[in-house]
Amino acid sequence: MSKAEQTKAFIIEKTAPIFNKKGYEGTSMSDMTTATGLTKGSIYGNFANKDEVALAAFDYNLQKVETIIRLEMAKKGGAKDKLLVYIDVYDNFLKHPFPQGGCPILNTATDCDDTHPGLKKKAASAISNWKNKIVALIRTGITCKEFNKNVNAEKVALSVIATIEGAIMITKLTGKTNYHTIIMQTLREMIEGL
Amino acid sequence: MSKAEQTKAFIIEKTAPIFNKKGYEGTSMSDMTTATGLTKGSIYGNFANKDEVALAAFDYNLQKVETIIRLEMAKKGGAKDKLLVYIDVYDNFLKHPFPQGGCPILNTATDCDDTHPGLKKKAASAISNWKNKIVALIRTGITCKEFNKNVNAEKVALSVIATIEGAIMITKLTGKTNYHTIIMQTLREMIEGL
DNA sequence: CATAAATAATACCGTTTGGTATATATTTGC
DNA sequence: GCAAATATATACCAAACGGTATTATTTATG
Repeated sequence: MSKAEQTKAFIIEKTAPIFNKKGYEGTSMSDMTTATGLTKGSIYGNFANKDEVALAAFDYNLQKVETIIRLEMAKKGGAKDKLLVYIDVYDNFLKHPFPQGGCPILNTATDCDDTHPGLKKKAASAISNWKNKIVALIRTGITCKEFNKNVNAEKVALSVIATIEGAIMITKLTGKTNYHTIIMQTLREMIEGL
Repeated sequence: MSKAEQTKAFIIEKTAPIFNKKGYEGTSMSDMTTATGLTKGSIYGNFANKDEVALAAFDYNLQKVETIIRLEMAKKGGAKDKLLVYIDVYDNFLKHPFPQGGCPILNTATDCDDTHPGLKKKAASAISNWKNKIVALIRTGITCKEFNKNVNAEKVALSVIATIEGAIMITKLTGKTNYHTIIMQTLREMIEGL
């Protein structure tokens, strides 16, 4: 890895939590220079503009979540257990190396849906991929006779995602971590009932 | 209503959608002057600072939602039907005079949870009130034998709120309104099963 | 070891930010 | 209808914004 690539990765690593917490407009160049210890000139030597850093930071944050999920899922065998990984990980996302500021999809979605088309698109495709993964998981669960064959995979997938994201929002807002656990219990029962 | 009160209300009315769409940091004074047609001096003659406008705008947006809910609920008799009003209203919030930019609680929550304590507090208490209302509704439903007596009211309340908010996020992000309908179907079944 | 290429720091650009003191209209009560 | 009070506009402030051209410093290579 060249020096430039190192610095680029360093900048992303240091600014990603800020973008996730403060949002795109809320994160300033000076936030980025103090976080990295670099100067503006140095950052603009590695990125064309603030946008590029923000987009890379989103990818970084998203990948962090996806890596946790992938690692935990590899430990499980059945479709149901794999599905429950989502609930487990998001239930104690303080235990895992989760991005600071919570779920990057949720943050970016509400931050950028009316303002930043580029980031919005990235968040949208993240949701879409997530949905497709759950749908595929449920389909294999059906063929393995783990789930009932007339389960509506897309409906379950969308409901699971919506509930997880809503739960994160509520928990971060109220500070009551048990709220999260309670909501995740509803999801667990839903999945057990498939 | 005095002239000052009128202008104050006018400023809130015109800036509330912007705050809901762009967030606190994302909304600038010049956004506010162009939206109102007033000058900065005029706005600062009616409000101490940007914060005060933002807080008032949040209240305005929230009240807009609560008014719709209250009006629709007044038409219904049973606890179950009253509960379903939340789903109905949020399912076709394009039909109702819903705040531009979507649910103000969700927007403010993700926008301000790491940055603006004042707005965060307002959003948090909005969630808390919402939860309490649903809990009370379920409790009366239980005493009226409309719901099973061992229904966990708080769990249902939190799950309903989380799912609704998550659904809004997904729908606004992907642009697929049928996603919302699908998720709301899950909630309807949940409520029917109480 | 010198030189060229790559990388980072400096100093600056015009613009916009939130905010304010002051002057000018405009309502309001009498 | 005329003051007094209130409400709006004007003109300005320092600071921060995103961004850039230029200079200084590393780093790799012949």
